[in-house]
Amino acid sequence: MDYSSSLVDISLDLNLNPLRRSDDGPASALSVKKEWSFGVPSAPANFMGLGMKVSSVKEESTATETAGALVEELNRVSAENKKLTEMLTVMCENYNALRNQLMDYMARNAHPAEAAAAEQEVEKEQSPSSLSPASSRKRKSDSANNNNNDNYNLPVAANNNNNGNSESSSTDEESFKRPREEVIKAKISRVYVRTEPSDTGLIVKDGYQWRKYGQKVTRDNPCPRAYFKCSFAPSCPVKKKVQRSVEDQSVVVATYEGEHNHPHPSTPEAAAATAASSSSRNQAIAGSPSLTAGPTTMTLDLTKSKPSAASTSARNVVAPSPKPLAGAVDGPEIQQFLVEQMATSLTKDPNFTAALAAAISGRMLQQNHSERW
DNA sequence: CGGATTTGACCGGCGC
DNA sequence: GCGCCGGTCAAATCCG
Repeated sequence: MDYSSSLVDISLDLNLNPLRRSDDGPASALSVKKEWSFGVPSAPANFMGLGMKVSSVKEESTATETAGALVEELNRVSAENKKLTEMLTVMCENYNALRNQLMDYMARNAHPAEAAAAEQEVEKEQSPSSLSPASSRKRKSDSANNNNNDNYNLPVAANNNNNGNSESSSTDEESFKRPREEVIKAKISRVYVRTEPSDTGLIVKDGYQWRKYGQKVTRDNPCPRAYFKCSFAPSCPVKKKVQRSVEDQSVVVATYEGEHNHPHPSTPEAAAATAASSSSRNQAIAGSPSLTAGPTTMTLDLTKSKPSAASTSARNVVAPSPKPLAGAVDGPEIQQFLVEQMATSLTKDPNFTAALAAAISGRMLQQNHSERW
């Protein structure tokens, strides 16, 4: 399966840089549209000129009207593109979470000894040589903290090691320490997001709510690294680090550690849970700009055909909950079915296919561009 | 006024 | 043992 490629570069590269236009890549109608819409900094002037040319025999007021409409259209399409970028970001994170879970389950089902090896493979793929040594370094207090909190995190470990009971004896803790650390490592994923050059912030919209708890300038990168915890903390242990890439500062690298143990905030279940929990949190979630559009259309529909998969509702995919999924995935054919269902659901979604096409076209253009250098 | 963010201090691992 | 460095804490500050 190609699902082993865990370092997912989801930078849409929707041609933020108008210079790439000069490349004569295979431009579909879609990619042309996206290119057109993302020449944000220079486009308005260009379109003004275009409008004037077209209406050279008409009155000047008509020309400005045309230009105004074009600019308006430009803004609209730009907003649409931004939305698609957010959607893909959210989906990629969900995909990562689900893939990790599936791999864990498969590895453990195959052979306990092979499980660790498989996880180390994942880690190897997810931690290219560019990853600074410090990011893989684990502090003693961290692992201790994770051991203490594993009743709400690390579904695989909870399933296989101690049935989710974190209050086991100290000897249990000792015996499970090593595999757990490997699981923790395997939950690290990195996401690359291309931002507008003018955007200097360190915000990666993935649909979840994050609370910033620190910022640091690291040695190998002049850009500061921001540290975030999931706003559902301490019940949700997920952290993320966001830092601009050294090579291309328009690219933001988000490193996620751990898995969310709650539904994605955009899902109805999460919304209901949130509404029941606290009003302040409600406010924060309602304020998230990416919640209204993407995830609702990106929800995987796994409830349709097979009864065995019916228990694996879409919410389990969006925010994996170990027990129902583990119960549903009973064999290779079921796993195959799940994969097929995921693919079908994704390809049926016009928004996803449009975003994917734009991303691919952008990536191809960039590759052509880099090959010429 | 309460929650989110900022930022300097602090902690612990690692290399010398 | 010491200094460096990444990561975290928590008081101060900001903001809606």
